[in-house]
Amino acid sequence: MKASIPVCTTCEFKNNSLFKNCVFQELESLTENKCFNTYKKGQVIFHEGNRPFGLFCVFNGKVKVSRLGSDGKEQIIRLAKSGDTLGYRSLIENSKYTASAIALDDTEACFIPATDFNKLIDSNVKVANDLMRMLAKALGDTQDKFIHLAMKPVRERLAEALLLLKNTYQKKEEGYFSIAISREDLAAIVGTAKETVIRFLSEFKEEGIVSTQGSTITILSADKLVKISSLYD
Amino acid sequence: MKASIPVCTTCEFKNNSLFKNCVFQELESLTENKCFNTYKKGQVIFHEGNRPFGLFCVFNGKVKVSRLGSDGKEQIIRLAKSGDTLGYRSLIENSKYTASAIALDDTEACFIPATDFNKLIDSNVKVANDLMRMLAKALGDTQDKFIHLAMKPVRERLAEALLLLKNTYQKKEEGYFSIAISREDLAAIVGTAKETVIRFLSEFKEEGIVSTQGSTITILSADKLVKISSLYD
DNA sequence: CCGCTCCATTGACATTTGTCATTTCCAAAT
DNA sequence: ATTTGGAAATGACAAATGTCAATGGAGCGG
Repeated sequence: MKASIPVCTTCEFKNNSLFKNCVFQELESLTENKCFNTYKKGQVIFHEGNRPFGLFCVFNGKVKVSRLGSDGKEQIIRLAKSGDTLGYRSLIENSKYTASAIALDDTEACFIPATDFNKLIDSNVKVANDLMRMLAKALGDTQDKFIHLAMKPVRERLAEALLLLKNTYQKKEEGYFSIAISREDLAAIVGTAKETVIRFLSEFKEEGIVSTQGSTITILSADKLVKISSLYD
Repeated sequence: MKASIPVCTTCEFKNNSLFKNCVFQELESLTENKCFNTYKKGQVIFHEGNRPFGLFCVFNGKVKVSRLGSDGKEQIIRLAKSGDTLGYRSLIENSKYTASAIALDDTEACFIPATDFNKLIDSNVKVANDLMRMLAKALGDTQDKFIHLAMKPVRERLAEALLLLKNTYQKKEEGYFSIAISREDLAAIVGTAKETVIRFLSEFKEEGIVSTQGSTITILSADKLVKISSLYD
């Protein structure tokens, strides 16, 4: 059974999103013009170099935002989950996408046309301020990643990446956190080679910090990962 | 002879700054409450971990914004010049500084109290929008640096760093661009070790791309640096 | 001008990480 | 259950970069 198009006014992620300070009527008019799209695992949501025509808001699933080097190496910039918005930076700068968004799982997302989005932030100061804070936070996060890439060895960055996955995608009241992720994607988060990830994952397994089954990784001791990841903080 | 406090309404960097869309009266009231500070080369303007009380606007000189790892290794996040603002991200997020700002040369900067700054962006939508675009641009720039750090070898990043220095600090109509910068600072921009920088600089010298004299580096062929830096773009 | 100190430079070597080739394992389809 | 394709895992090696130690040069204060 196909789900019907989600309505912004009743969206369960409304209060964790950029739209938490919208009034009822604003949410109604967002709903009116938006599109609802579904993406299979691996499908491209938007592509580096293209011009943005609006904003994506993830409803369901997992999304990676990444850039591809000319040698084919991929670097993941951000992970997105339900309620997260995609493509806002390019929209604000009025520039082309500098990264691509790709579904890591089957994903559903709403698309809000640029005109509606711009109207909203021009008319609602609270939302504009939230957007500003969102940018500031994204900038801080990216600076952190930059610093860690420059200063921490792979083992520590891998621990950090696993914690990032947990913090981003763990459901409430889930016991041990598990996620199915290819070693290639994991390497693209960490900024290293697939084989290097596998080696350190094996170490973590021997130390009882994680277990794996196929591509699924289960975190057995987040505490130890925290310790490993912050050795140089 | 000591220069007097610069007046925002007549500041020569006004139109290249965040305040380019301020009306005359707004600039006047900024001038009223601001402080003017001078910093010797190497002096700290603000320090990681401290709470921001306002915004710095560089009047003269060169500033690095950087973070220090626990092992003492420094990574430079940003270079600032006349007209640039420092510390806006922490102010927006209402959080502590996550990096320090240090004068690379003798530097003069104005300090605008947080209340004045907040008043300004609350009352002037244009300035608020400029600030938003500034954040978006900073985010894009930082993502670029992150990607390059992950994908490019040191030689290319060094070429890029030299171009960044030139683009940031070259005066108009200057012939060859020269800058006095310690190898340590250069390494902190590139994200590598001092010795590694020196080695590649020596290569560049042999290839006639740069020349050095003491700590001063002169760029003889920016074109070649562009080619080197973008091998992987 | 001399000596001192800091920094640039260079060399030798260790370590980390990337690359390539091979094997093993899992999971889906027949 | 068997086959088969792709991904995970492992091993061997190469390349890039970091680290440590030693040398040399430039600028500064006496």
